[in-house]
Amino acid sequence: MKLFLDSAGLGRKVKTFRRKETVFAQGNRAKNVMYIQEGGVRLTVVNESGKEAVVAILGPGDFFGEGCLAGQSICIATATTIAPTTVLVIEKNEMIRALHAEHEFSDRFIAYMLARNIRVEEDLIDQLFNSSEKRLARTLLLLARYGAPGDLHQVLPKVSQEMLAKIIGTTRSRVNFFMNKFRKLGFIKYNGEIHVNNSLLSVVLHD
Amino acid sequence: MKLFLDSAGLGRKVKTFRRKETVFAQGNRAKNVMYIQEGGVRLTVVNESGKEAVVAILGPGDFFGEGCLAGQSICIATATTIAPTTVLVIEKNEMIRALHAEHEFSDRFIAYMLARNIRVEEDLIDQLFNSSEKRLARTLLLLARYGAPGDLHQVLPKVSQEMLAKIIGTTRSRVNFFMNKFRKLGFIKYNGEIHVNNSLLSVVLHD
DNA sequence: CAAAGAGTGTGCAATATTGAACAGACCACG
DNA sequence: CGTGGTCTGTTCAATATTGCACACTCTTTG
Repeated sequence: MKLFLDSAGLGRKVKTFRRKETVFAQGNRAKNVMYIQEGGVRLTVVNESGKEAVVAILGPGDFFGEGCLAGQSICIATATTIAPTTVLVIEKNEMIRALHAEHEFSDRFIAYMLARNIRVEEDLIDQLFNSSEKRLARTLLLLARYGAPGDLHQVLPKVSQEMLAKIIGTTRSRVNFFMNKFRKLGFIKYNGEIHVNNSLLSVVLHD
Repeated sequence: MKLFLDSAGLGRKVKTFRRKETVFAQGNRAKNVMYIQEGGVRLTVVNESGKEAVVAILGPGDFFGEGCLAGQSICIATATTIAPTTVLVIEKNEMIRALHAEHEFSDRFIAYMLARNIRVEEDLIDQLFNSSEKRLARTLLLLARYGAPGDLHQVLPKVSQEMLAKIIGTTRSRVNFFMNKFRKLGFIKYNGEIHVNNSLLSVVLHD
């Protein structure tokens, strides 16, 4: 990918962040598209009433902030790094130009958007269908694969129950309840790191 | 848009459907991208356990079935017309070629995907944050705008409570309960057609 | 070391939600 | 005209979920 970005003249503005830094905040003026080279980012949204939800967890090769291309003038989400991270900052008009002019680049971006769309739709379907128990199981499985060996994503599953609650859209109460249940059943283990056993799949698959 | 489609050599295969016909079904082999010229389509997914959910309601200018471009070989959803409908059928490889070769066309498609992504993310956020009462209110408001005068979408809000339940991901019980509540409060009226008053907004906005 | 902060385990009452049932209204159609 | 189908109004008990509270363990930090 770096090749395309460079040849498209986009490989210039790079920013680095430490863990837990804010790349942009909900309400900021939306001017740039970001591309993650290394590390990872969490997108969160807060309610009028202060409730917080995690919309996405992204890693190397993912774009974010692309909403500005569709005319969104203000960031709907807050982007926070979940590991030391380097991102490519692509100015909106630069991005539009590149998408129009560079075939390979726009092909890649379309592929990315399609994949991203599928993922968000899966998340939505998950919410529409499943109980919080199943959603937690699915999220754990996905996060486990995310940090899997052989995967480029080096983002470790350093996730608190609080954070899990915000990802699946429920309360810590509930998450704690199921985490203990899963542990008692031998589906997961944890002391600081969470170890997910494949048997957890049975929770997702069971009717 | 028709211009681009024609000049891209895509304006040839057209299919027409009556109301409540199936364009493609969940599990079918995914080979084509569809483009709605007239009418409307509802995308639904069914569970292993037979529960059904409405993932999207689309109108003129919308694409669907684009998942096959991202390598999905099988349709995840069922597409059903909700009005007399004409769609353009674009064979997958044709689509890929056109996206690569025709600048204007790929620009349009990217814009569409960005917009669609935002909408699905909004739906997801809605699910993560809000109670079924708020979700119902939001859905009613969106559907009302959908069939608004001056809008090209001519799809009338002929929606049963059952269907509303499948859109917001709850039971008819719940929908009925809130529909009556909204009616008593003067937010909506209905006998066969549903009339939505702007005051319904208060439900969505109130914390 | 002591204090503060973050994360977890637990319990519980107040609500929200499901799932199922049944009756009545309305419409299309033979 | 009657029949079947679809949709609504209404109930209710069984569950699921929230929202809080408090104690306990760590880790960090002054």
